[in-house]
Amino acid sequence: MTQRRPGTAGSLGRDNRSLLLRSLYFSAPASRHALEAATGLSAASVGKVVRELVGEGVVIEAGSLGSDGGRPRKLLRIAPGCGHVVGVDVGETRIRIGLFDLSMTELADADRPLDPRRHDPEAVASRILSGLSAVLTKTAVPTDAVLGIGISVPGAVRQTPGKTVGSQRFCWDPISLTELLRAGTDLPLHFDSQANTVGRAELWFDSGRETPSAVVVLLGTDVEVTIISGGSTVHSGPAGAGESGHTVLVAGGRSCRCGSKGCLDAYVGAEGILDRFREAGGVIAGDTDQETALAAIVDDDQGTGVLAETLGYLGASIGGLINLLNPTRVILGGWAGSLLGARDLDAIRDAARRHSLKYSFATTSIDLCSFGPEAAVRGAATLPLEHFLND
Amino acid sequence: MTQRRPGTAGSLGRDNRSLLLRSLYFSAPASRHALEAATGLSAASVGKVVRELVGEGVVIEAGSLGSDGGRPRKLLRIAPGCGHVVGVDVGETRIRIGLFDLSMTELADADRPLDPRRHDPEAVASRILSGLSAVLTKTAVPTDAVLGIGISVPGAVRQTPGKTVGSQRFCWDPISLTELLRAGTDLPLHFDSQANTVGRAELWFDSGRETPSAVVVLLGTDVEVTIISGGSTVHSGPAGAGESGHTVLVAGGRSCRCGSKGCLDAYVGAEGILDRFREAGGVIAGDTDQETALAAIVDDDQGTGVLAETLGYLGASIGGLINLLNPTRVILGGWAGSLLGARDLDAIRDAARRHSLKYSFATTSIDLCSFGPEAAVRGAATLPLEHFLND
DNA sequence: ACAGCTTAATTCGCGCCTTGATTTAACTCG
DNA sequence: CGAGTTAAATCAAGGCGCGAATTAAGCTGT
Repeated sequence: MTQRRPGTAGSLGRDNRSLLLRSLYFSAPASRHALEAATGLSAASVGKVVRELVGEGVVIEAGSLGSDGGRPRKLLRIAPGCGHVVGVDVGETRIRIGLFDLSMTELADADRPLDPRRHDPEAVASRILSGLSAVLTKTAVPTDAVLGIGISVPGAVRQTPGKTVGSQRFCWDPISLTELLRAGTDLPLHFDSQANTVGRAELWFDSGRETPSAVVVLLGTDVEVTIISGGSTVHSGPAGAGESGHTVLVAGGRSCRCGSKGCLDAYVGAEGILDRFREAGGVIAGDTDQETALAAIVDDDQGTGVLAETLGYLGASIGGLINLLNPTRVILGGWAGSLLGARDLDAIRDAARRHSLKYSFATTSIDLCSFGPEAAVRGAATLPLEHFLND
Repeated sequence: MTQRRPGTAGSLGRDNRSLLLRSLYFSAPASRHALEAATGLSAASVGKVVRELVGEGVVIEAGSLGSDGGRPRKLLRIAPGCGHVVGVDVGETRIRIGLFDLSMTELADADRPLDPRRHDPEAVASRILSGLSAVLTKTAVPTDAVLGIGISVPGAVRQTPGKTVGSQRFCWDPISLTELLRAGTDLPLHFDSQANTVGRAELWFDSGRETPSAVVVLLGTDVEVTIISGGSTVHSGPAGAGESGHTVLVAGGRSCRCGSKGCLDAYVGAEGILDRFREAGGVIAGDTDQETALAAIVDDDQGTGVLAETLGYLGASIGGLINLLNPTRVILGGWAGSLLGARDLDAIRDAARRHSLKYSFATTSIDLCSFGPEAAVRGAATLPLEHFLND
């Protein structure tokens, strides 16, 4: 693995190799001919690179296509077992760990509870490490067969060169989690915000592979947004972006925990919804958690009008994003977003339509996230996978 | 000009050539050594490419650097006269045309009035063509020495493959302007929205060359935003984006001409400001135009509080953009933006600070656009220039 | 003033890459 | 079972960038 300068002939070869690997990954079983068309490379080059990859065990032949008068073309695919990836989702109340093969079928998962009041990096790191060894022993996958670990962290991620990371929400010191994990594993670590990983899951697996640009709105305890443009490239500011929750929606409105007033978060964040519901005279039975309380409101808002209002606010903010970014798709996710969207997606669409320009809205689709809570885990696991495809 | 496939060795050469040209352009006079460092290429390759470029007359030597004991390094620069670019800004009341050499010094300009009530493509096209021939004859620059024409159009630009264009604001048919111009010139045409061109001007010339990401907020008769991320790449949705003016700022608030309610535009767009001023009891003398009326309000808002309110709204929306995108810089431009910002930029900054997360705000700077009305012309002219640098 | 030193810039041979053409392999059809 | 057809592998050629060596051009100290 000689690290060559970019721009040299050698790096060109690596680029083409990675281009081919990528094409092969996304077009499932493909013939060499199909790869020529997909990559734009010549038959000779495709043949050479494929031979190399087969030699390394990365690519295998998978049957052949019936012919009509000539030699049949053999189909190729990436060997699913030639490597594995791990995805980790650090949530508010639990940590989920998943082990996948290269075709992203889940081989094992683990679940570790997390006290919502204690998010210190030590607790998180120890649970991640315990879950990691659990899934590895359960499947008897050796550590060196794992290409890397992708970790989804709530809130914006601050990346400083040298792979340090901090979660804005948990008030972590930028370096701590990486260091703590390093004590237990040498595998490559990749971090990203939860919104980004959910977005990745959606775009890699659910029909969205061809989507040039998308916005993922993650509605949970608070609101996060991730913007994707240009294929799989994730647009993100230098200091971690996507904190859409504190955009002003009602100037001079409700106070928000961020200290400002009228933030989107204070209206459509789960806490904001529940607060507004109580203030409007709604009654929440017992001391249930946020999730069941919100589900109850979605089911019957007791005539407070809070539900319709919430859908309107959410739609308006989505409409604003459509005007600003004109994405091909808007994907609504997060536990609260799924809850609201499952039942009332049309109301949200309608509000978005009312608050966006006609042409922009017409070129955008608003859909519900097609994965459940495991979306972030899958999306996180694509982080090392992408590194693998980029060689 | 053999059009080669990408990924081949030939395209590698062209890539490196363009990389070098770009580096040379942005680091003014540079020695071969400096270019080695900037491009990452070897001395041999830099020498070869430079020799080619000098042979073509694109690059010239410009003095040499004093040495301390060795052969002095010669400085290189792009020959300013080896090509020219034209920038056109189609405004509400006038069309500006500028002719520049490759170092972007303006050689000539032209100005054509436009009836604000008549924006039909025919009128615009004829004025552009007349201005074009005016600047060319004035400077005796032959047409084939012009690399291309960049045109800045108000509102979002809809680009469909095949170089057709339409301005959302003027309700143009997507193809008309291109066709009409084709009748008068064969030069390559490049279109972009005014917000994008102003952003380009700012990032290419005013210290921002190294800025990885920026947001340009253009406040005029309405509000537009452009988002830049990753060097000079302009992020833009498929159907033209940046219509930030119709983001909801005050849910359920003032009616906006777009049919919605509470839009940013209805509060901080020039028309919105004047309306609110009148409603608050302010008096506008005579039948002055928007620009002088707004200037008067900025000077003295007659105790209505509309000015402070406007600054607060503007700042809040900027704060929202900071949270969402975390750009390195925010640049406020447009005639109304310049007017407000020249006097009260600190009030805007303050409001943005109050409405954004601490860390995000701390990593962003908010500045006034450093060019005047000619910003869009200069920025538009960089469109063909960029094509030139990309070979 | 001149040899010696230092640094720029060029030249040359090498390895790497891709490519189009040619050859071999594999299968169908009459 | 051989002709025809298409897939895949092989081969020689051309391009490119790189490192090492070479030449060019100016300082410096005696």
